[in-house]
Amino acid sequence: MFVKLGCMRKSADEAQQTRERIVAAGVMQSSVEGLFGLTLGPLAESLGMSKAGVVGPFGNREGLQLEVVRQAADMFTAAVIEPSATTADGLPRLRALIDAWCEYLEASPFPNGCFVTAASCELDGRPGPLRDAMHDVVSRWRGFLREHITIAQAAGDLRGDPDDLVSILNGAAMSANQEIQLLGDHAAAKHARRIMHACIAQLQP
Amino acid sequence: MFVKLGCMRKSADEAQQTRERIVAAGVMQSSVEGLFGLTLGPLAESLGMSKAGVVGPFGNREGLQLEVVRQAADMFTAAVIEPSATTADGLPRLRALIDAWCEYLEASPFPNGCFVTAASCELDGRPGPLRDAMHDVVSRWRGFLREHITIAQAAGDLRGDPDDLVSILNGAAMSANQEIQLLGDHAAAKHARRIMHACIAQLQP
DNA sequence: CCTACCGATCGGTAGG
DNA sequence: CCTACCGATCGGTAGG
Repeated sequence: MFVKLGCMRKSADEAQQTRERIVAAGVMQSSVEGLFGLTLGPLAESLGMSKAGVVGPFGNREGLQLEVVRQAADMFTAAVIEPSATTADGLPRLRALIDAWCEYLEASPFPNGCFVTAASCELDGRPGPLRDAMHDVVSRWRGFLREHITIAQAAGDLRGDPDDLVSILNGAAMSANQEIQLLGDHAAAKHARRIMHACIAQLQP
Repeated sequence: MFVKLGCMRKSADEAQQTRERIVAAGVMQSSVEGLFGLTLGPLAESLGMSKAGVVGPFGNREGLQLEVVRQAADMFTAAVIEPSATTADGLPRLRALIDAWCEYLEASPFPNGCFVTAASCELDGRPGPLRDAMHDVVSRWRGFLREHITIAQAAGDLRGDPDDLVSILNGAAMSANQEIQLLGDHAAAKHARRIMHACIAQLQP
């Protein structure tokens, strides 16, 4: 029984590791080819697996795509939000978020820049679970930004309309992502960082 | 000979009209499904034509995709640039461009919002003629914006760094497009318009 | 601009 | 997690 339990646990761990390997490779492929360019054949080949082995743990392709979106959102959180976890809420945290955000735009954990921006554009006109998932990811990130803006305002550290600042900061990041990925502007991340901090500075009392 | 010329001209006109019908339908399909979601079967069916008839005038699928990109760029120009053609260069033109731009974001000639933003995200990691074409479209539009910013500055109507303003305005438009298309925020276009004009106003001497 | 067809690849499944 | 297979669809072409 001990042996059997050990074996089962080991199998479950291995199965979980396999799932993670598949999702990780799926994130990489989706970053370049899009979520609808995530095809099972090439994904299986890149992993040295069969198509059935790749799609099995997720039921079908859409199940895998959903896990890819979730994993990409986790990677965004790890890169942009977590580094400032111990920074004081409000304006200090906002400044730390800007720095991590622009660092993320420049040295992206994805091969093709901001996965969230790319998936937002790809999915915004295609109703379904994938679009719903991206809607959640984007609106939670914007809500998180807005929360720290309002905290900064309550502390008397910031003026202006919170939604304006959310749109400006978010827009600066999207524009920088275009400058880096499409236009090949290597200075764009630092440029965006300077712009974002200037917007904040301008709104201080 | 006159008859023959007449017939040839009529045929050429009809062929041209067919090309335009195909490209127009291709723009609609690409706006929702992406340029790599532009498939010949469904496109042909939506036109009541055969696949061969749809792809023939363009050689192959990529030739059609290129024409779709060109046509979408023309539609952007017609909606955003042309309405201000008779407005004075510099700050007046810049203000008119902002108004038309936000109107374009709200009442888009495409079924799925800004085609330029969507295609930029879809193509930025996929080298080839399509990416090159989008690079051209985006850098020419940004250059046009920058030109009128520098004219306004030379006239003493505007302060600040031109590239900063290009990125901020462009970013505000991309963020508004996300708010409209993904988040369903019907006020986003007017919000962006107010933000853009406020940025301009803030940079006046 | 059509029909009829090509090989390749798609997502998915049966069975082990 | 594999092999072997399914029907459907892909882009493209020959011939008219």
